[in-house]
Amino acid sequence: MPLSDELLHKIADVLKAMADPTRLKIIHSLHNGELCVSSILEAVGGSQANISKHLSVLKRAGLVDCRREGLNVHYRIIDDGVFTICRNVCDSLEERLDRERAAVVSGRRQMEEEEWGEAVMAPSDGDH
Amino acid sequence: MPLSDELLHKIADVLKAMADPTRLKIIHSLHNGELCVSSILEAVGGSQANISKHLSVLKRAGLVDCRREGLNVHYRIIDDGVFTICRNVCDSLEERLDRERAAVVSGRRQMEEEEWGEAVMAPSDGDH
DNA sequence: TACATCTATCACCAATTACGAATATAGTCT
DNA sequence: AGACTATATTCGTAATTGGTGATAGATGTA
Repeated sequence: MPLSDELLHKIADVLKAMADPTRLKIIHSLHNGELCVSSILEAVGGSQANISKHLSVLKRAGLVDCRREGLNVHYRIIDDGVFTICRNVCDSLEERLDRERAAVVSGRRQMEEEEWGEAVMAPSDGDH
Repeated sequence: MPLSDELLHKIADVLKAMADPTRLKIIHSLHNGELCVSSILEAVGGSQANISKHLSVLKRAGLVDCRREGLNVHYRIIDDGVFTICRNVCDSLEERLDRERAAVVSGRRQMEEEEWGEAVMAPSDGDH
């Protein structure tokens, strides 16, 4: 499976569309169902123009869809898979923290074993 | 769960690091274990400087780690979670295709029902 | 030492992106 | 029609990104 350039590009496009804190916040705000722009604006904060632009990015990427209802436009997540992806990233981040914590612990132990840890570690009072 | 800005930023950073076709290709090349830069270069293509820079991006984002062995530097994926994330994105893309195909089919049916489909659809001989 | 190899970094350019301010558009109400 | 509301788009700008060629650094070998 050579993994075609086109597929790679499509995957990258989806990830790029998600790779922004404001857009993640928007996605999160839509977790419980559709919202109109003003509600998203309220939930996420920022300027109206900016949110509107981020929404158009998400739409172009095929992550959200919208429908008009009178004056309001309601946006919704097309595919709940985005939430799965977010959760997976969070899981990875958590695992990373675990690893880093383990590394600190084993590093400290190693320093103590080598008998030059005390001078380094003593003044500290834990993680920061 | 207000989802802190810091967490959102971290999630975005991981996604941003993955959101590039060349870097996805690099990640894919490391699927079966570590590789030195020249092997990655061989698998991915492109200039040495460019690949090196992409590797440093992945490293800064905490997705890969490396170790020196003589002249060579071997890179490896730190957390297999990246593969899960890629697979999830692919799943989403597949679901999207299914949806689009279904939309085309139902659209065609609707056109035929409305009796102006024939003129539009007749000359065509399927998807292209 | 000098030299070759592998990798990282620098300097630069083009393209993209995010943002705010202002403006345009679409729909509603009188 | 005109006024009003909700949303989208355009424009200018600063920051970031992806790419290249040249060069620097690190390591091994004669």
